[in-house]
Amino acid sequence: MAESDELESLISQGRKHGVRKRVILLQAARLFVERGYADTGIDDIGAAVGISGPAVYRHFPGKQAILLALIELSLERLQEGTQAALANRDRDPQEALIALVDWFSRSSVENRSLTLIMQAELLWLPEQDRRRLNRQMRQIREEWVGLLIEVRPELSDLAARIAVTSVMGMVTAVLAARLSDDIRALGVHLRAQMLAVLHAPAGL
Amino acid sequence: MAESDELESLISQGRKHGVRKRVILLQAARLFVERGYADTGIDDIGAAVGISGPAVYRHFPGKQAILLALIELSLERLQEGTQAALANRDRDPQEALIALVDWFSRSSVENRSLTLIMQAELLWLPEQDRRRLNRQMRQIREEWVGLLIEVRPELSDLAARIAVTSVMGMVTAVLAARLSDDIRALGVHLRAQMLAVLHAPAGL
DNA sequence: CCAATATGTTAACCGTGGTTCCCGTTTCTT
DNA sequence: AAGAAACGGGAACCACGGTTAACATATTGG
Repeated sequence: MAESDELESLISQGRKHGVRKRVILLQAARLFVERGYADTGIDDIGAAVGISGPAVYRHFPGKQAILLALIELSLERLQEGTQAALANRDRDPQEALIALVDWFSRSSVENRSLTLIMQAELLWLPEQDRRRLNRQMRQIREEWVGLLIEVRPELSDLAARIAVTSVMGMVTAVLAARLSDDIRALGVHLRAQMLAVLHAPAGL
Repeated sequence: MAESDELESLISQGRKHGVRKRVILLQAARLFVERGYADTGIDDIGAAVGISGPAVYRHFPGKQAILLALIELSLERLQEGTQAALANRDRDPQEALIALVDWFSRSSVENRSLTLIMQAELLWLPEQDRRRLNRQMRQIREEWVGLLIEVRPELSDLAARIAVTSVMGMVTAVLAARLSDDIRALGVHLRAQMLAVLHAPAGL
């Protein structure tokens, strides 16, 4: 069951009503990651669930809505995790940064599909949603940047932003590459490299 | 002229014949990066060049062919640069690795468009081309991995692959984020972070 | 000067795939 | 039991955009 990661939980806790909806999200996420959003047809999604084609419209107003739901789910998780890790920021910033890295490295590999979809398929959403989600994403990144600068005041804003962007991009690149099915190992390695980047001597 | 990077050179050295072809590549690359391949119409490409719509077919057999040409161009560059940096691998691996990082960090920011297109739009190519180019890409990555392991024999294969994948993903993430127009600064910062990842203590 | 070639233009074609329509069937409620 | 609501299937619709067709012009080489 290494294939179906986080979304498994979605189908377990289901009342009879809405369970189908969750399975659609699960299968759509899998297909989006495998073939990409554009190359996944509504018919494909239906077929993967056991119903066919337009029956999907009984549960979602359209293909974009499915993608939107998935990305919002993912962003929500990212937001909550970030807030949780930043809770004791005032007490010990250094500690908070490490907690953030710990959480992110683990959470990302555990939720591979959502992590990949969020950053790869955002452009398929209508202008308005895209803007909103991008803004939200940027805000989260800026929280990381703020924390990093607090820990390492010698860093310029640009240096800090590059570091944070690198860290996030690094994770998605490794997840996309399918280097191993051992998510435990992936998480540990990623954690070490994230810390290396965040503590790297400034290039300038 | 920070907008049109490497491909500028393509239009300068042109004989009368083929100059239009080069301009098409230049503009298509710009559009692909700005809007993505799927959201760039053949008409858009034509309009950007000053001709309109189907006239593009006088120079390329189709839209995919333009993308293919761009990616092959990019992969060619990557291959050549890698080979050059690995030339004196036998003499001093440590030195060769640093040379590779130096070259890659500089070359990537200088050729922003091609770098981004290569890794973001590969999936739009027909099965056959995609397979071939992915294989080529994997071979290049394996050369990096081999060199890294030679420098740091304590690393497992997986750790080395993760490190190399991270380094490449980090660069594209930073380029995609448009954090600064100062490509010099970007290159320097990226170089420092690449070295940090490649020399990070193994996580396992 | 006159094919032949290169390069454009506009209009039409057409495959694809998301979406809508219309009609059954099952399920839940009263 | 009956009607409503939820759910599903298959056919048709329709917009979009890559591609092709049909038709100019201009440049070039013999």
